Amino acid sequence: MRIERYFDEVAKSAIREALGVDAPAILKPTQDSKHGDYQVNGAMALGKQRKENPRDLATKIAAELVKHPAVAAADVAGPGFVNLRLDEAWIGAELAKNLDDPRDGVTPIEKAERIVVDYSSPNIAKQMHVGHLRSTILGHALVSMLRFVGHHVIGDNHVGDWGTQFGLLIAGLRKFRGGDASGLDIEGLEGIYRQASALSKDDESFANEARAELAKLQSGDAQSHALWQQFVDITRAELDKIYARMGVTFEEWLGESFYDPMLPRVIETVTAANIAREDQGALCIFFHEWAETTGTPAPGRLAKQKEPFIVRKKDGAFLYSTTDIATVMHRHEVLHASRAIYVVDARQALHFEQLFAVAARLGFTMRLEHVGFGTVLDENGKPIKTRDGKAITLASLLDEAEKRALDKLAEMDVELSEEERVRVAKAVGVGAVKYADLRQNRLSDYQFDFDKLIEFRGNSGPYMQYAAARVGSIFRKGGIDEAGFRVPSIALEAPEEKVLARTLLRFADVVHAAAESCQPHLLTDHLYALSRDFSTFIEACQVLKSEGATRDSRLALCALTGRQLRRGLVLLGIEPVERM
RNA sequence: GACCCCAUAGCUCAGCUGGAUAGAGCGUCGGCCUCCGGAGCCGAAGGUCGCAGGUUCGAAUCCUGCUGGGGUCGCCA
Repeated sequence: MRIERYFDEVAKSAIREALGVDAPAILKPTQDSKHGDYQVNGAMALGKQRKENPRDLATKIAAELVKHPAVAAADVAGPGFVNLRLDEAWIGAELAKNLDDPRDGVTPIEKAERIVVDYSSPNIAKQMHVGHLRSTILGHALVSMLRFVGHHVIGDNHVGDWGTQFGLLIAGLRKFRGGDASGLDIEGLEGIYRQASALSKDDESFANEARAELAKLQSGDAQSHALWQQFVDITRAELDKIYARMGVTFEEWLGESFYDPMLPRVIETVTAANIAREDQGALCIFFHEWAETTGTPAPGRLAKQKEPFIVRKKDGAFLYSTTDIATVMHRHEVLHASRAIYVVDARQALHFEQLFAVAARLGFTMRLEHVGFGTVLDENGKPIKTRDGKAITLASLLDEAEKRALDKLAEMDVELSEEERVRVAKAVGVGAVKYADLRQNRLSDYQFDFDKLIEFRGNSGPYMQYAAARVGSIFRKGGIDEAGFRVPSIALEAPEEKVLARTLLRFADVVHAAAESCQPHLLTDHLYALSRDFSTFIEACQVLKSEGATRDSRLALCALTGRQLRRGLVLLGIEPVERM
């Protein structure tokens, strides 16, 4: 059950009973446990509104609240806070229910939406690099969280498989390899692109060849298309390897090329809607003129935006703006999505504001969200690069993470076979990279530091995996079936038990909040609090050596902790391990 | 030039639609291995929340201005 949401309702009806009005309860978890578990702050706002003493109102609300069986105490404090303390037996019973719940207490959302999550989006003929890291990790975590809370989610890899680079690639392939792509791998493709790109800068005839090749490809020439297909296949093979290592999957791979046939229609639609006009040969949408053409000003800051949103270049070619409009059309009309989430670098915020404004104007009534994220920086706060200034490939980054995890595991004296150790090292290494990214507010730039990442202490992926493994270890040691463990209720006696229980109680609220706000760090925060509270608990309270109801209750707390940790890790795209 | 984002402990970062004494990790200092996994636990020190105003019962949070840093803005994506 979503406890916070539930008590917010409880408090709201208490206000209605006590004061005869419908007013927001403003219920929040208290920051300090000496103020109880939750505080109801609505009385203060109400007091001002009705010009009455907020403490008097709070007293009436408290008198009503205390009648609820889950509420052990409701006290008025300060200027008009109502502090709620939950009943221990109620908490214990509520948690015990979750032991038998395959969803770990996370009730599904009432109104499921059809959501497209657009993430990762690598380019053809290029290796994935750190620039793709956050989109891939975040996007995948969002997909699993949104799906778990009950939405119908379509993960879509909007691959960069169309555009000017293919003219260069095909021309380059002809020039340097006689048009033969056999035996090429991704690095070979990158090499050709680099050479071709360099050559085109000072060889005008070659640049013309490249343009001609692009024109041929885009006009549907069969031979060009076959070459293009080979580039796509070579890249795809490489991408599949990386995604397999990262445990990332997609429902759709609708790249830019997929939308190419729709582009003329985009132009027609935009023109028909009377929001575009030609300027200097290009077809442009000017937002600062919107009031004149549409009757209403452009939303937000766009009203002042003098630079155009260009949908067709002066040479007649289309741009990513055009493709992106087509993408919205397809998601709306064919995929029937009511919502689309773009997991893309925050620097593209303006582009998405423009795109969304256009989409709304064209009548695509779906919720469009840009879930932006900051740049990956090195230890010195500069955008991360290799020594020679190139982008670090994702493959090399994962190699390093796994290697460091393996070294670390070798130091520990956990009985693992060689084979197991390698497998665990992969889960721990990749998990560390993912967790380090997800634990941070996605909008801040993210300082990537291998030494910290692999430290494996504190708020890190490995620590979470470690805590989960310890839970399993307790059940193994006691010869108890963890998955099948059930108790009718949980008795909370020791202070460490009470603290842990309250953290466990928050899970459903946290998962929903993280999913709805697209902020996985809310979930990592919870997992970290949970593993800390768990460590404190097992340090203070003997589990296996205790007896009777106490032992059962403690085992139940362990089982719940294990489930939330594993569930949380899986939702984040991190693989839990049995031993490490 | 316009617009956007950021500024919180030595470092890296949380701080939800305004709520009580601003929180973590790392680092520092001091404790805890006859005890279910020490990748751990307990405790301590450490902050004029960039600056100045304003809004109000109450501001790190909202508004305005300023300073400092980053970013974006016609034919790349």
